[in-house]
Amino acid sequence: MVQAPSRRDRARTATTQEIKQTARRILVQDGPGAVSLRAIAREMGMTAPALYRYFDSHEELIKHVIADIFTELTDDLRTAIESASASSGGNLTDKVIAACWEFRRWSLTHKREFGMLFGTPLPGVNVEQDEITADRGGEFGNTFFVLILELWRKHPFPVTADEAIDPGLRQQLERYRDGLGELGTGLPLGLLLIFLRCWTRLYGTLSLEVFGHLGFALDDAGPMFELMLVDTAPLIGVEYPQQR
Amino acid sequence: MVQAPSRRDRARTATTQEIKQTARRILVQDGPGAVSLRAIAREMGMTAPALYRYFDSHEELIKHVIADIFTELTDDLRTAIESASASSGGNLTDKVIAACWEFRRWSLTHKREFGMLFGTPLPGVNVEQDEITADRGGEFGNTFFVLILELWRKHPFPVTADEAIDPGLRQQLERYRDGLGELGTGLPLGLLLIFLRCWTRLYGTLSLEVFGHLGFALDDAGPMFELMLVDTAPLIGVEYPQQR
DNA sequence: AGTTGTTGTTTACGGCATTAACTGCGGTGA
DNA sequence: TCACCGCAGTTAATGCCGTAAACAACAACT
Repeated sequence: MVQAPSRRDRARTATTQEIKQTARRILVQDGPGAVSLRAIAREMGMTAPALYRYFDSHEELIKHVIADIFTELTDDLRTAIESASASSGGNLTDKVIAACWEFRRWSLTHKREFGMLFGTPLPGVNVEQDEITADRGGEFGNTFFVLILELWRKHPFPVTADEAIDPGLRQQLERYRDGLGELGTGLPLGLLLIFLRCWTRLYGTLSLEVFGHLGFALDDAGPMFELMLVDTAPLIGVEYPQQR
Repeated sequence: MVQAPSRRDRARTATTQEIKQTARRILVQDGPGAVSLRAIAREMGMTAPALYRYFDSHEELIKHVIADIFTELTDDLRTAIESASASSGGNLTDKVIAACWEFRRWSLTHKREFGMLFGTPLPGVNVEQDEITADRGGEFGNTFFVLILELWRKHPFPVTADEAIDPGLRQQLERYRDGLGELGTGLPLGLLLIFLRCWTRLYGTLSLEVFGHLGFALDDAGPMFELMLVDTAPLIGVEYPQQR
């Protein structure tokens, strides 16, 4: 009969931080499917039911991990943006380009995390109507949004006039703008539209690369990413600096 | 003690078709995570190990299901393309637009299947270096590719000259072209590049919508899809017909 | 009629989430 | 000092999962 580790064998009591970090480690090493309560507990030298002291369920834990990854990514992006700003004297174009490339760099070095945030939702994990993940996800989105907003305020690029937008879409955009709070007040809906289009392209290019769905054609999708930026820059009144 | 159904209780012997159909039904009803051997067997009135007579493993079964979905989608697209061709006197623009909209329609009415094909790979299911899924996936891609190819042959739109393409990318595109067989012989690499760019935008727009990742801004992403088509049409020398 | 191959079943192993009941410990108040 | 309470863990159990091995019923062929 093997004796389970007694209270005295564990140096101290567990914390939610430790649990999430362990979950994270397992995610990176063995993929999203391997992040089980048992695996986490095993790694921490305890048993699975103990984790219920800290999280209501497996799903709850996963959501907190996702939220953590979101803030980590957001912080990473903001750092990269600041650094680009510093080394270019606050040039906005450089900032937004740096943000895009840093997003790609992070995604490729954190594929598992990327899948957790942007891939198909795990079975039994409903991120959509969840408080914390929605908040952190919003923060992430805002990071890109404020860049485009700043860009537009300084060098206004043309956006579709509100009246020229399909009424159904217009209504949705108005709701979206209202949800943005003071960040969105007074903004033309066309600007939100531009933002969504940029995000769509960025997301599509990156998720194809990260998930390996471009493998049928390419090994290294880096040049494709750059092409996407070249294509998309004009949408926000920027010319992508070609270095050739 | 409940008696398991004896051979006589089952009308006839199972077929791989039935198994895959059952798996499919479960996929649609309960999501990808619910497609377990036990669930399939239960639904069919048999026991899980029996399925090993027909498939080497759970993974193998899933791969065949994926392959089936690919061919189904491809057939669906080809039918839509033909029908659009018939009702427009063979107009190429109409065909390619019909293909895109049909792809969206199919994806939204088959979200689970879409996730299976284009989402994050299921744990323990390696579609990448698999024979059958790669083939069927290739067929799917070709469906779009031949449209663009036809379009280019009839009304050549400008493509980046081979020499103007980043050498690293060029090399990959050459390999990709070689892999296309006779379909690709003699084609400018820039054409492949256009195709990949179109696919990236289509995929990004659609997967954001299907996976609900646009929920933070929009409920109905239909207008965004159309905007994407409007944006992308010029890449292949087409003007998207605005009906307003 | 006996043999063989096909198509199932039963049983078993280890892993999973989750629940319920229990235990050892620290600290607190009498 | 001692009884008590609550915290942080345990064990045990339920019912899922994929998979493997042994076994049983049946059909067809010799």
